[in-house]
Amino acid sequence: MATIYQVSELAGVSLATVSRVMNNNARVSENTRNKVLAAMEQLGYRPNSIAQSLASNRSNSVGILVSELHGPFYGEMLSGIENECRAAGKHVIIAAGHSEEASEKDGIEFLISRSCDALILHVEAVSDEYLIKLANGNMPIVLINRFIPQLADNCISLDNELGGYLATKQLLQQGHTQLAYMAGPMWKSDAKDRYHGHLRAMAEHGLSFNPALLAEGDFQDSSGSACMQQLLAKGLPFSALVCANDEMAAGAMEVARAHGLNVPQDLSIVGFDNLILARYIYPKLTTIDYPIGEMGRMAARWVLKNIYQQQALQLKNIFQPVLVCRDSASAIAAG
Amino acid sequence: MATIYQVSELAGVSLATVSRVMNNNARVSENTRNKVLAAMEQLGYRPNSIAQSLASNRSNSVGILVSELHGPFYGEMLSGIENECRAAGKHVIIAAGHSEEASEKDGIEFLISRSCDALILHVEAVSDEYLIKLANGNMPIVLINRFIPQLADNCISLDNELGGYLATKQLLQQGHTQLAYMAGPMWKSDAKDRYHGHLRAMAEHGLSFNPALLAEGDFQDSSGSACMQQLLAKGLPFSALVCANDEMAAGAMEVARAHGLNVPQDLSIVGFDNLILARYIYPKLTTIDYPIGEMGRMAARWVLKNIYQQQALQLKNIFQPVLVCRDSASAIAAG
DNA sequence: TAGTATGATGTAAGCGCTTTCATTTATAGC
DNA sequence: GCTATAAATGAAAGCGCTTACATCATACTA
Repeated sequence: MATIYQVSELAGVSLATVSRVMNNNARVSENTRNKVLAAMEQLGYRPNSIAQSLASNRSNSVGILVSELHGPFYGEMLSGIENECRAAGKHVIIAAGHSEEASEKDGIEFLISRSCDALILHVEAVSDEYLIKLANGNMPIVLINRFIPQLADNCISLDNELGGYLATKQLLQQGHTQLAYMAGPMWKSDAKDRYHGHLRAMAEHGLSFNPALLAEGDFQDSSGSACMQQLLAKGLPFSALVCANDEMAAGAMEVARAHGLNVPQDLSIVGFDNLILARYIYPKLTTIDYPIGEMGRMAARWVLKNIYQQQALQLKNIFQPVLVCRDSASAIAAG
Repeated sequence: MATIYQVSELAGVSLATVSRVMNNNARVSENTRNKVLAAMEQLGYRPNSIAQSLASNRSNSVGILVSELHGPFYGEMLSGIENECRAAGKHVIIAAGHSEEASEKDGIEFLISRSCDALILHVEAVSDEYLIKLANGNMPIVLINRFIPQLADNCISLDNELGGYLATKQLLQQGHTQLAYMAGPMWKSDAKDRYHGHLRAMAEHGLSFNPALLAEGDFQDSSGSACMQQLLAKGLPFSALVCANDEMAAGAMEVARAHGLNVPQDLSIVGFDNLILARYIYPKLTTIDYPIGEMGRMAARWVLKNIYQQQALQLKNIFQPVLVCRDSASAIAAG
């Protein structure tokens, strides 16, 4: 691989000049610039990004921590981030945190040791305090799907409360009055917020929430099935079910079907996230759209603007979810 | 951030010694080692990986090119790779190729300029010649889901032909004799191989393949729907359908249902890939398992063994697909 | 015409490590 | 106690860049 040395020699200029035309950050005469460009071309020169990083103290890489690399959710997010970063010539280094505190911290340490210029984090297990401390260090971070008041500017989040509200509201407007709620793990803020949204909608319609119709799962489809079993076992009537995410909704739907319940005739179900699978399950799932790809993109823009000085970019911190109507929820039967 | 210099000063030894204990690659006395370790601890020292890379000419990073970051398939693969690499202290740099030649080449260039120690590629549009040339340069590459005879050692692939064979065989054993085939884009080698497997199974059962019952899609679910429309429009009878992937199978199933066909009573369907969605669609899809996560893991091991000298690892180049029986295919009705 | 900006280019000092080679210190053999 | 040998450590030269700072033309100004 050719080095800057050979380029400078071939072009008959100094190292510094070659560096200048590469970064075009200082005035170089048209003539010289062309000589250098020609030499680069001729040698097939590619700057060594490692050396650039060491010398400039910027690695041009952004670290990303997601809970999992597989699964329907994070792919969209990564895709959004990568697209935006790549277009700006930055690259992404990825680690998985597996929703466990130790693993998340470990991943963050790993990314830091890799000299990332900034971190985009989707973390769940780590505490607010830890993140605040991290943000006060000299590693810039942006948080996806998490809102911490002290770090408001660094958070790209969804109004989960509104989502829970909208999901519930839809069913209420369709005439349902007996609703069950299948929550995510309540230690996760998104699960909690969605639940609160549900409660608000219920209250708004003058309905009191029956705690017996609440089940708490872990966002996996298997727990959706398990929770549905529990709910049915109680023998309490309900004509609609709000699930805190699509996967649990899918699990619940399966159990409902096994119990001879038709969806949506006997039971309306609404999910949350609008994963790909929402379009594949039968009947197609009515759900709340989570624009995670767009949010990833926005997190990348945050970094481009705040770290790489692309001032022109517009930022947006809080996203509003919208309802996506499909086939799994319908008006309550007239009789 | 503390540097190696400060550590050496605090420990009262030279730079070189500190470097030695970090890499523990040369004999350092127990005593000295402890002093150095203590100094590191005290300073919270973390080696600067950029500087390490520049000095050692190894970046400890492996570049990965996938077609897309989102979608159900690549996530599994990335997850497998990341897991394996991370455990070995290597990191992954990811780029997307979007199944287009220019974009794939661009991504490869990008990864090379990032000084990766090796590349793991899932490329579709780029030619064999290009890859052979690339492999003959000094960037080690490993190919996933692609077999090129001259690069056999660098290929981690699935026996797609066998998969196509198994899918078809299952239906034949269930008594079906009139089978339709929905292929992927024939310029992709996996699509072609699966199709060949289908033909082999048919021939083995003494059945001739009716070209009118072949439709070529593009691996997307929308094209699965479109192809199904075409097939049904011909008015030719068939009791079973082999789809070259799960997404097309899902699209086809939907159209079948819209036409009043019950799956599997009226029409048996088998897919290929065993994506997550195969478990979610209704009825659950009988399909061929594509162990893409495992293959990603293997590609990572290839790199660890060949590039990072972890000699102990066992490698495997060709994976055998297996049939996963679910509910979408059943024995042909007795009548 | 000397004096002074101003733009273009060169010089050289790092960035924080690894690694070769030289040097010092310990161990053993006699 | 003295040499031969091995083990531990240090000195210093890079790795390929960036970036003050210095230098040198050139073009204006008065």
